[in-house]
Amino acid sequence: MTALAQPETKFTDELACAANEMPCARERLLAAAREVFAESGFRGATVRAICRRAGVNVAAVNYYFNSKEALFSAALDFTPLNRLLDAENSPACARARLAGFIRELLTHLISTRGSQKSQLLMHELLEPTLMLDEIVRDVISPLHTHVGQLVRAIVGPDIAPETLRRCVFSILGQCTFYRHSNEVIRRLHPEIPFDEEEIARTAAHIAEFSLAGLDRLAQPSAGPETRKP
Amino acid sequence: MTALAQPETKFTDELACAANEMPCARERLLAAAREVFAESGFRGATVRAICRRAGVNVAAVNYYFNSKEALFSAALDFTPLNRLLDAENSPACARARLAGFIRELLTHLISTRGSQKSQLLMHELLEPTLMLDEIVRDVISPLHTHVGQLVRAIVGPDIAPETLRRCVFSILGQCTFYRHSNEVIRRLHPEIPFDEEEIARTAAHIAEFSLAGLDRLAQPSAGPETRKP
DNA sequence: TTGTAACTCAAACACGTGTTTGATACGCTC
DNA sequence: GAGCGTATCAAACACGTGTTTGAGTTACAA
Repeated sequence: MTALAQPETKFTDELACAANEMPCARERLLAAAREVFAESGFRGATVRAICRRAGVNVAAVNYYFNSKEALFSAALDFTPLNRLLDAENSPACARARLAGFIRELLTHLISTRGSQKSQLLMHELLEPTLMLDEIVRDVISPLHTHVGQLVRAIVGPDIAPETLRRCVFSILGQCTFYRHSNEVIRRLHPEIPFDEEEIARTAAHIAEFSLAGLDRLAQPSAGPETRKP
Repeated sequence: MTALAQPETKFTDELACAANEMPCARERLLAAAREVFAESGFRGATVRAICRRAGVNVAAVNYYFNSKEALFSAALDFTPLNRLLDAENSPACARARLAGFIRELLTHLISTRGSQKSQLLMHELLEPTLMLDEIVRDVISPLHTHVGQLVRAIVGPDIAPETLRRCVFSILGQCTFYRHSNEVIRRLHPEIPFDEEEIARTAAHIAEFSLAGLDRLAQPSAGPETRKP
């Protein structure tokens, strides 16, 4: 009833809160929400689990955000992954830039830090909320566009749009496989360490594998369906 | 209390049930469970939703299966995807067999029929239950082994195990991308029809793209990192 | 007809969920 | 100190969950 007027007058300035030594309840709530939502998705996450991790009372969620859904929206910070995109100013050639992008993306997908976002994305892929549209628009779409530009720079401007799109999917699919099928890989090959060196080797393989595919598309040779050994 | 002794004496012979014109409650329950579990995963699925779709009372689940979890186990029929593997007797060469496999897998992943299993697998990848170990052992592992044999037949027996493994991941990753990122693709490219012809074209692209990668691995040329345009 | 077993059902149970409430403590101005 | 807004809390609320119960119905044999 009277809940609508509450949150506006409470803590509009987050800097005043962050100035304290220990983060205030609202900030701890946001941090905990990011963790729990990434682990369990929107439906699977419970406000009690979030509040327990934040060390606040259950009522704090509705006190600061009015609802679990509003907390979900407020907790997401889907700023574009600029670190993956700012290679445009890089002087390297397109082939090297693609290899670097693959390595950065793979690191982001596998590392425990960046995996928080991609973990949440996986939940959204299975049970989309309204948030998915925003994620696709602000994060995923720039990624696809960037890879598409790299592919076009490598194979030439005459590539058909469908072919370009499929090449982007092929490259991104190889990378995202290591996150989506992570539980499968760990069961099939428990010996893989997935440390920094393994990630680098894997990224190098994906880059080499993909550049070979792009090179074959670049040369207008005979169709592959009729190829015989 | 007395529930343990019940289900053994009830309906051990499913054929007697299937002989009727309309499937009995137990069979309808299993069919509905397969649908709802695939849509929502184990946690997201509710016994009331399953029973509503099956047209039976809520008590039927515990009457026939003792628990929601037992219904989950009974509903899963993860027989190996033999249709994807029986190409071993096929006389075609390894390259053509790989292309055929990719097309079959892609059809299975995208088609609404086969997607029931892969949809459930996606839920298991996010929130693994004990069922995932069984799925990996009986379904996923044979798939990886089969692709590994095809890759080895194409690039030769001298390929390093890590390289072989990464090639398998690259091929499967390109295919599974169309399922895992289905919601992203539909938002980025709503114009794609994904009918039979589109699937065939996509499969042909993945096969060509992958064969180019395998061919480059087969020829022990210079490393790709030092390549310049 | 009677008895027995399999089956079905509405209702209830115990518990977890998001949300609300009323009270209490803190920090501030007057 | 009085007054007031902010913040925190335990407790309760309404509802959805898996599960159980006890009565009712059906089918078939004695």
